[in-house]
Amino acid sequence: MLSRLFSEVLPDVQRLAAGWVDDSESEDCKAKEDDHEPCHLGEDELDDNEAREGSSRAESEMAGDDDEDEEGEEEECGEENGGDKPKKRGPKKRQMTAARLERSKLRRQKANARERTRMHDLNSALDNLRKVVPCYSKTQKLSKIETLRLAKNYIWALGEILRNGKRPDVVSYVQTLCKGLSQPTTNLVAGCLQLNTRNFLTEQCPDGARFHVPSSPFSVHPYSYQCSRLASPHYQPGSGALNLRGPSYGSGYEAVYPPGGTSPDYSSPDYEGQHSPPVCLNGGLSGRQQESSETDRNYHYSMHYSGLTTSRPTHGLPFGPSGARSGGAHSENVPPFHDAHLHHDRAPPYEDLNAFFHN
DNA sequence: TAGGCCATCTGGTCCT
DNA sequence: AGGACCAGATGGCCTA
Repeated sequence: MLSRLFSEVLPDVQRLAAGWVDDSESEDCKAKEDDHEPCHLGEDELDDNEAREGSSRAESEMAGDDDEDEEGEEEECGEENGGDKPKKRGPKKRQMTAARLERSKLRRQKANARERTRMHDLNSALDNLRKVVPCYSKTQKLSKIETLRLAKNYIWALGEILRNGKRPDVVSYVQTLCKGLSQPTTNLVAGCLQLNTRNFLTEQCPDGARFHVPSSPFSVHPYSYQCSRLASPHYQPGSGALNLRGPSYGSGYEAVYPPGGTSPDYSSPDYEGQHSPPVCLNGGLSGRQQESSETDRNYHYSMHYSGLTTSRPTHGLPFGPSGARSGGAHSENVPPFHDAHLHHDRAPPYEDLNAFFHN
């Protein structure tokens, strides 16, 4: 069973790791090309930057002028000091010739270009991370900080699955993922996971939403929690829309596919090729809700996880009352997980992680 | 309009 | 000396 578990979950972990590796390699330039961001500054961009940094350039030049003025002043001071006052100590200020000024500006431009490239690489890495995190949308990107938080929670959740060797209930899983996230992101992720379930329902009662779920180590059980959507007349438990006991997965972590056992529609333009987060968000949440259908929008905003935001009892959940924050508070303020309890330079032992996870 | 997010510039520090 | 990394400052864009 454990071997199957590893075979199901490890690809996700490896994909996560690969994402980090790929970030620093070939995908960077590719991503930039896709985003029309050249890896190296072209003349146009340089010109653009020169135009944009006109003010700062002017300041720099003014600084240079100041230097020259200072030199003049120093010379004047020197002449003035030549009489009574002692000369200034320390390294003598080198004369800022026009050539030196030009070299200095050139150095600064090169440094700026490098810094831009560095930040672009960093952003490409973040984009890759967004793709492997359990809530990805081309149109509604998670912010940088939320991406990092969610990634941390996701890694944590995967580690817990490996450690426990059993499928987490969806509430626990969502709570884990949403730990320390802002309320909007929490709703987004929660909605993401719940739409996963909803999709199977709407396949029976289509509302126009397209949703594709790549293979996932997590199955979302329709009875794990209640929401207006699941309690709606459309919801038909046992209708066969969910096949959580597929013969090929047994008691392990089943891939959740649309009814009929068909594989996900990888030809979808929204599907990101090899990147297959456990739950893939599609048009239903895209476009900052602008592209969403009305039903999606209502559903999305009306849905608040009972386990997260209501008085639902939290005992027995991985995170107790102190753990399930109502949102808005960030992990920096209230450190989640081992941040609050374990202070290891390296990854904490699984025993400690697990102990905390079940506290 | 305030606040969040982001890109960019910039100067400082550390390392090679 | 030059590059990498970092953090502060600044201004633009977007949304509630």
